Amino acid sequence: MKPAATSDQIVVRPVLGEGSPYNPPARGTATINDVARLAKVSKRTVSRVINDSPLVKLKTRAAIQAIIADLQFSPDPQARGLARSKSFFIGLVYDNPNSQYVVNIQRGILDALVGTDFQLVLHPCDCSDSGHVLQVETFIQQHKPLGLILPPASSESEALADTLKNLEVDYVRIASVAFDEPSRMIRSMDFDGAAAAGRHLAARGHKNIAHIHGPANYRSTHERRSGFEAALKEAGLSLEAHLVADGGYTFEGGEAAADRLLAQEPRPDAVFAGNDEMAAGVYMAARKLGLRIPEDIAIVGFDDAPIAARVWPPMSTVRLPIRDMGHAAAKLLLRTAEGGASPETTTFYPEIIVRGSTVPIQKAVV
Amino acid sequence: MKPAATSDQIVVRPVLGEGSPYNPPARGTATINDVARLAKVSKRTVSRVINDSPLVKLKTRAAIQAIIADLQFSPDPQARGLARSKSFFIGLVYDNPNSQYVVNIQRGILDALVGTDFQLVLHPCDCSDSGHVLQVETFIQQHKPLGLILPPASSESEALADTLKNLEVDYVRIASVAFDEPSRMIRSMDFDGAAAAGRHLAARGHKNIAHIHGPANYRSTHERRSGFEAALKEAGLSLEAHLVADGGYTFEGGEAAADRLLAQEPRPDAVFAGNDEMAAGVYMAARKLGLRIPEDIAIVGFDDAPIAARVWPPMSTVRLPIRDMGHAAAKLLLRTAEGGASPETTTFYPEIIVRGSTVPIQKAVV
DNA sequence: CTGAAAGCGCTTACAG
DNA sequence: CTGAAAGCGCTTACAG
Repeated sequence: MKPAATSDQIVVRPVLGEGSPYNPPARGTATINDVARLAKVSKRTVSRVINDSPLVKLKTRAAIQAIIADLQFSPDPQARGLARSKSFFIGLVYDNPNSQYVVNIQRGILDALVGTDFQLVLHPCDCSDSGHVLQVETFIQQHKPLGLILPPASSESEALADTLKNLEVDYVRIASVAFDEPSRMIRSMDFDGAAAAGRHLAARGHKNIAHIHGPANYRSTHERRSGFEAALKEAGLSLEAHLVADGGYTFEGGEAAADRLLAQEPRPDAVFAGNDEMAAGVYMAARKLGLRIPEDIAIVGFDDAPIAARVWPPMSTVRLPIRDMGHAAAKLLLRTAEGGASPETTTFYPEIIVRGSTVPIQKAVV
Repeated sequence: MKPAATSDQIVVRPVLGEGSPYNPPARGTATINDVARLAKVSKRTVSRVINDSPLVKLKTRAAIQAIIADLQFSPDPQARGLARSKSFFIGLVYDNPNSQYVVNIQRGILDALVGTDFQLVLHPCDCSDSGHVLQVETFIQQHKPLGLILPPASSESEALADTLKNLEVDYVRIASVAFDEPSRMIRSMDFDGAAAAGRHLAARGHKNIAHIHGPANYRSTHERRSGFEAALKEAGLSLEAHLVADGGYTFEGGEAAADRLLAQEPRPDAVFAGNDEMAAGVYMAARKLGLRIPEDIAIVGFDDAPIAARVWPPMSTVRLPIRDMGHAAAKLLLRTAEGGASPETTTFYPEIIVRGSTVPIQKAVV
């Protein structure tokens, strides 16, 4: 320990401990200059350590790291961001009416961001508004995020994806169809999940089966419908056109669609809804008609949102690992931004959850 | 229009339009220097315009603003942040198991942030972990947010609030009790909302009334309980100790509590649950016993979360304007950060929503 | 009401 | 493997 250097750079700061000749900065207040001075190296070298450059002698690195730890130094994200013209946050660009979905995606992303230098910034958008691409563009130019995560429906906008590609900003799309490179996709096999729902209903002996799907501009709408239809066909059943309706992925839409479907003669004995919200709408329609679930009408949803387990009887549904997908999306984005490769598309397989809306409660797996 | 100045600062950039002798920077790419040069003023003055300083001649200001608009210049938040050591985002520090609540608060905040320079960054925390205050402290020191918004339960941590006060970072707490200055509080009158629930049940003629409350460490737990109790007392009724149970604000906790309460003799004929999640648990417990709602057991929840309208029969509940509260919190934070004063606490009054779980469906307001 | 200059805390060619 | 110097795009005392 030598007395304080006589550099004119030394700034008087509140002394924390005693006996230190360096006037160490208060916790969390140190800058790269403090570290460099104490380590007797240039800040260029400290910067190398911060950024994991291999071009630092082991001993030098260790010494610097010790001082960093001692000072509880952590580099200022704004300064780093300015210097490299790239900020330390990830943007979540979402246009999803489903709170449950949004929160789970967020949680998954946040899980993956723990221990990294990155923060999550929210950027809601209305993809049905033609101005949304320009808004995202402005957002990116201003804030220079490391990258963007796009869950459905924003993931399905090719205009948006093209713009991002032009701006050379990384992104990861979460969707049920692999419409982009593996390093830009997290895929859920909605087709397979819906097929499992179809097989389940067929195995239960249902013949007169209806389907309520989401909006036509969602890819998942088609994946789920065609997966379901394929499974029925496999079982020798078919999905009649008059038993298919659009529920817009909303509770109200599902209820209205079910009102119409359940009024038909003969009444369908089972309904597969493209998500749990619409399935809850089917419950409502069935209640209004005094129908018993599942005796008069069996119901299967999709998502395994909390509501599925809270209605009576508990709802059979297809579970989408939303949080895990958010986690995977963030990991992939981080890896891609570091230059890592992803030869294969990360894929998630939904699983069917059987509850009391398809199997009478005493025998159901609740 | 004169030919390009011969300053050595001029950088060659892609030309956008034609005919401009200035080689204008591409859209969204201009810097304060470009603006200053074109306006023939110092960047100091441009900075004054950006920051709404009154010390600029009207004509100068107008000229600069025209150029800013023309160039679609918008100042780099990272550079501004670095210079003033304060970033352009607001942190949402939350510890809330309820997705619905979280998303609505977010939406409200985001509504208020549209058109401002600020972004919303998520900072989940586990307030039951003693390390959470230190984590938030680190977050603040590193990222220097303009301020923080704290919904329950993080709003209820005095340790956290004290730390924020010491760090001199602005914050707004959202809670049912005014335990901080008006400029730091958004209050919801849960007491009044719960009282309305109590009056409603009393008016319906219920005598044997039970209550399921949240965790003891939430202030809202006490507000809701005491508001409810006060209303019953007013009606000449009392809340018997053996008819009060803790449901932990969760669906499962509510169900378990209801299992116990409904097993008692005489069975309660009404239950007020401290939130909709627990009320949904009461539905489940009632279903298992084959009880009719509301004939055998009336149920009232709190929040008016989506689930309230999706169960059968639709649930009577107390509506909390969560999104509006998030909006108000963000507005208040922005105003406070600008030095604005707030003499009175911003207060929200919940309203009771009567549905089929207290009034048989044919007469209910659905 | 306006400007020249220093500074915020980093990164980055460029040298060595 | 390491460093001196310039630069990222702003703000801010300080002068005038």
